[in-house]
Formats: sequence, structure tokens, C-alpha cells
Amino acid sequence: MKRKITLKQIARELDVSISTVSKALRNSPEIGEDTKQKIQAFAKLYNYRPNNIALSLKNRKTNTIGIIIPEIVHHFFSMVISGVETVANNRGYNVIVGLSNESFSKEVINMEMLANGSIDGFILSISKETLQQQDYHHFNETMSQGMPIVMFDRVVSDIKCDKVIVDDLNGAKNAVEKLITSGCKSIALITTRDYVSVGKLRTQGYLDALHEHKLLPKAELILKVDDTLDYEVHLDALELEIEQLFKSNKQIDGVFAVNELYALSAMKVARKLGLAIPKDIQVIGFTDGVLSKHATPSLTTVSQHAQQMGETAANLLIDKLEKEFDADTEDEFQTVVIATELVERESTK
Amino acid sequence: MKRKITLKQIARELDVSISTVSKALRNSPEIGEDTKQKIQAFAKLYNYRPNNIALSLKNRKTNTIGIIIPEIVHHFFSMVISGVETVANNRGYNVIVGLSNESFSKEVINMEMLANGSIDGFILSISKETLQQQDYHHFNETMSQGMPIVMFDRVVSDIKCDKVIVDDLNGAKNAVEKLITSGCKSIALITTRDYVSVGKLRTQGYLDALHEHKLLPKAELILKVDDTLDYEVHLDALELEIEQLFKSNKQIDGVFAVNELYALSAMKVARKLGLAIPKDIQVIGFTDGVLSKHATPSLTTVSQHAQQMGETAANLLIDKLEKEFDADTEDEFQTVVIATELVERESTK
DNA sequence: CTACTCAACGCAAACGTTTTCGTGTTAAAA
DNA sequence: TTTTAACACGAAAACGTTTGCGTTGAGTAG
Repeated sequence: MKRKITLKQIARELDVSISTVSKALRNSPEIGEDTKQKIQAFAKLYNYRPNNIALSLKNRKTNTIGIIIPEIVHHFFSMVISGVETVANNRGYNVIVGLSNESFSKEVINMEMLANGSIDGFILSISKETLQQQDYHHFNETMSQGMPIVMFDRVVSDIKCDKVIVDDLNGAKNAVEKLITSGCKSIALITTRDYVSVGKLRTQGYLDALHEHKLLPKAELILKVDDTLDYEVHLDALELEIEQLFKSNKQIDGVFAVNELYALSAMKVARKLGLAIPKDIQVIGFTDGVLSKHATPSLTTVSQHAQQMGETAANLLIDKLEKEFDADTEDEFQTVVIATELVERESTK
Repeated sequence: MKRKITLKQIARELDVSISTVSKALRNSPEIGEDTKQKIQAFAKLYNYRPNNIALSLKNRKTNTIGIIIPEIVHHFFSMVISGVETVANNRGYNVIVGLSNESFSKEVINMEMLANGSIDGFILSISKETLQQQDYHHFNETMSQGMPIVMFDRVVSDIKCDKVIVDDLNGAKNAVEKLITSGCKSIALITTRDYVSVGKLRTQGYLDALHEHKLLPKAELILKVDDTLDYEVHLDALELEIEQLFKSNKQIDGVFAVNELYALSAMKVARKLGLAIPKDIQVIGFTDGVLSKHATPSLTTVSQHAQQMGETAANLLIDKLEKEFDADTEDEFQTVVIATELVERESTK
């Protein structure tokens, strides 16, 4: 088991200096043709590659970006990573991932672990717990040490940094308008509590659409689910709530849900109650994931273009990393809004 | 925007030597109590953290592991990453991910990008293209340079390294046996071409189960899907094939599919043909993902315990990394087999 | 008064690069 | 023949750590 070969070893072997080897391999005109040939041949033979760590130390640049997300077993977030990875790789960067598991402390630990020289910048989406506690000191500390941050999806206006968000409000509004123009008169909303900004915005979009079409919002049609429970395991509880909603509001002929799972549960309950989809009741969800596509009937959704979000975030970050060098025109942050798209499938007319 | 503070800066500021600072911060008895206090206080004030890159270079150890997978927008693989991440974090390691997108060249590029000092070891699952071409030189080269590799799920016996696999054969066998004991007489198999080892093993399990129960395997009941096409986009083609299968073999009363998507498609086609599930036809899939759980009817599947696979792989790798140090008892590789579990849901009796 | 022992600290090497600035040799110009 | 310039290469610093060992000074024993 031989270790990787270094400049020093090549130098010793060929009886030249380390600097000569380095220059020869970088094709410097300083080195004579024959020595160059000899060294390059030797290096190729032994498959020499410069040690990345040494380069990082010398250049004070790791060419690695860190991405911190609440969870990875999740269609949306894995799509974002995929986008980040693609762009990062194309531009010569590696991606190191950290999972916060929606926990504040894990988010902090993860960031500290990476902020000590391991990466050049962060891409992240804030954990639920952090959003609840509204404690953002770790973000500000990181940035004050010269490490740029790009936030996506779950952002917060208190923090000055680049952001990539989806147009939650208009996405929701369009979806509800689609329901209205498809003939729905009584549209229910299944959403989460308000501390996650995206939930709030989607609710607002729902209200806006109703308002513009002279429909009166009714509190009893809005189901606010407590999403601190993990509904992947407590599905029945969720379905029970929805069943209550449907039973006490028989006039409901449309449902807008702020995520896939809620929408699917709504369809399931509807079917159980003997309601045909989309004839009796139409359903639209947010987040265009694998569930929507393969459900029966397949679910009309608001697509967030997650992959594109990841790509945009990565480009934003790398642009900043590579520009920062010459210009010192800092503190100009942009917020990119990714348009949503209504993907129509079988759950709407 | 201040840079991160270094030992040198502290030393200059406090008018001591760099080594004194270093020792004081590591609480060396060599340093006098009062100087220690002073230095530690100063360091805490400025939030000093040792630069990871410098440590990596000095210790020739990055405390980072690389994981290379075919795709990340995939329930199974993201579960594995999740497991790897958890263990890695607990043991003080970071995780850097690379995506091969099922491409041989991207796999090679990714590995070369990371093998030059960025990481201490690999966890990976081989891409389809690599499996087809059977070109494994990059794995062997990497290992010959002293970088350990742990493979999971998609492995190949030609390569000597630690492996974590699921018990595909028995998983499939148990599933088919379940169908048999539930009354199925004519069981179809929907699988992939054989070059992916797991497909082959699952097919073998199917055959074994039939054999043990004195059922004759019939070639016309085995559908080998060409999975070089991306069936996420060519779903209709897949469904067409399945429909042909069902129509020309009306006696089929059970289906075993080697993944979720095939199973779901089978259910969809069955419903279209007016077959009730599980009354007329029972279905079992492999891979316990989100689709199986939320399908209607929900799908009985063979769970692979992906998270546990990731955890096992990470522990295996880190064990090797940390043992290698004292003992030089190398070339003893183990293969851990993760047992499968049949998760019974509504698609079987 | 000398010699010796500690305590407390600094020096320097090492990890693997890149790059600036010499320095020596040779050949061409004066 | 002397000056000069081009050429080919080496020495050393720097990135930020850790650590073995050397050095200093004071105090103590002889």
C-alpha cells in the first residue's frame, strides 16, 4: 500500500529541486525542454496529482461549498442538492452536506464544524426549530468572518444575505385560481402553522385568490395542521382531521394543500367518503414530488423547480466567491425568486 | 469583514511565540498558569478555532469521507446518505457527496476529484454504466493508493473491499413465498436486465421460492424491463409492457416487482383491466419507499433498511480508518449482509 | 561560589504546494 | 577579452498547525 506520490519524492528521485518539479508540471517556460519532458513523464507514470489539502492551505480556498438542510430523505431537498451538485461540479467545486434534522443545535454544530476552514461558503435552508426560536446568531457570526451564505426556500428577512426563494404567494394564488375557474365554489385550505414563512405565504396566496374572485374566505374551511408531529408516522391523525373538515363542510368542492402529503391524504379521505376526484372535489398540492406523479388519480401540483433553485443558489454563491477577490464591493445582496409552475394532472378538471 | 483569527495573530498580539499559544490552548503543562489564562481568555474572546485545513495537512487526515452514489433524488440512496451522515457526524467526520448520475465517466471524475487528499475514504454504490462496462480500474487504483472503500448495495465480487449488501435473494424469496402462501398460483416477475447484480439476485430468489414450492417457473411470466430508459419519464411504455404481460397471461394472480415503480405500475394496469387488488391479484414490491406507503392500496414491500445500511457502511469505513493506524493487519475485508423485512400492507391478503 | 534542576518559553521542522527572487552557467555582443 | 543578457535551475517563504527539543533564567543544593 503505497501512499500518494508528492513533489518532494519526484524531486528526490530525479535529482532536481522541488520547485523545478512544480514548475515543470505547470509547464513553466523557466524550465528546459528536456527536464520538463523527463519530469512530466515521470509524473504521469506515477500518476501524480497535487494534494488538494496543501493547495487549499496555500490558496486559502478550499473549492468546497457546504450545504445544510433540515433533512435529506425528502424529494424537494434532494432535488436542490442535485442542482447544487451539478453546478458545483461543473465549476470545480465539491459539496459537503450537513443535516440539521430540523434541530437548532445540530444546525449550529454543523455550521461550526464546517466554518473552520473546511469550506468557502454556505448554502442552507433554515431548520424549523431555528425559525421558531428566531435565534440567528450563528448565521451572522459566520458571515462576519467573511464566509458568504446563500439561503434558499426557508429564509428570513432579518438576515442580510443572498437568497433564492420560490414565489410561494403567486404559486398558491394561481393554484386556487385554477380551482375557481374550474368551477369550485367552496375551496378548503390545508396548511401548517404560520411560523414557517412559506406556509404563511401560501395561505396568503389562497386568500388573495379568493378575494380577487369575490369569494369570501371562511375560517372553518382552513385547516391548520400542527406539523411538529411527524405525519409520516401519524398519518391516521392527519386523515382524521381532514375527515372532520369534510364532514362538517359538505359543500367543499376544492382543496388546496400546502404540500403533497396533505393533498394525498385529502384525496384518500375524499375517496373514503365516496367523493369522486375530480368530479365531486378537485385537489391541488404544493411541491411537485414523486408522490404527486404516481398517485391515483395523479395530483395537480404547484412545481417549485427545486433543481433550478439549487443551481441558482450554487451559481450565486460561487459567483460571490470568485468575484470577492478583485472587487471589494460587498454588502449587495440579491434575492432571486423562482417562478412556480402549475402542473396539471388528473385531480383537477 | 475580518478573516478568521490564527495562532500567529494571537501570538503577535500577546507578544509570545506561536508554539506557546498552541500549547496554552491545548492546556500543556509546559506553559505557566498565568500565560495560559491570558491566552485562553484572548482566544475565547476572538472565538479562535484551529483551521481544519492546516490540521488536515499536518495530520495527513481530513476527517472527511466521500460518498458516491448514482443519484440522490431517490428514496433509497437518500436514506443511505442519512445513515452515513448520522454516524459520521457522531464520530467527528464530515461527508462530501458526489453524484455519478449512473455514468461511468462521472464516477471516475468524481473519485479522482476527491482522492487527491480531500477525503480519507470512500463509501459508494456502483453506477449502472460501470456495471455494464465492467471497468473497475478506478476502484482498484484508489485502493492501491491506500484509500479504503466500502461499497454498498450495488457491489461486484471482482473487487476486494468491505461491502454492505442487502439479502436480495432471501428478501425476494420471502416475498414470493408470501404470495404463494397467500394463495397465488401464477406469479409474475417484473425485473430488470441482469447486469445489475441486485436484479439477478432478486430474480434468483423468485425462482428459488417457486422451486421450493413445486411451482414451475414459466418464461412468459417473467418480464425483463430495459431500464436504460428512464421510466420516470417513459412511464407509459412501461405500463404498456405490463399490460401485454397481463393480457396474454390472464391466469396471473400475483406479481413480484423488483422495485417500487414497477409494482405501482402493475397495480395501475391491473386496476385498469378491472382486476381488484388484492382480491384478484396480489402485488409485492422491493424497496420500501414513500410511494409504497402512500399508494392506494398501499403496497406490501421488501424493506431494505437503507438507513441501517448507511450507518453500517460508515462504521465499517471509520473503523478501518482509525484502526489502520496501529495495526497493519490489512487485506481482511468483510461483507455485512443486512436482512430484509417484509412490510405487509394492503396489496396482499 | 559553583553546579544542577526545573519551570517557562521559543525555535524549527514537518505536512505539500506555489511563487518570488536569487544565482550560476553559457553564449552572444562589444 | 570583457561585459551582458538569456537561460535553467535552486533556495526560501508562505499558508496554519503541532511537537520535540533547545534555551534561558531563577532557585536550590552542595
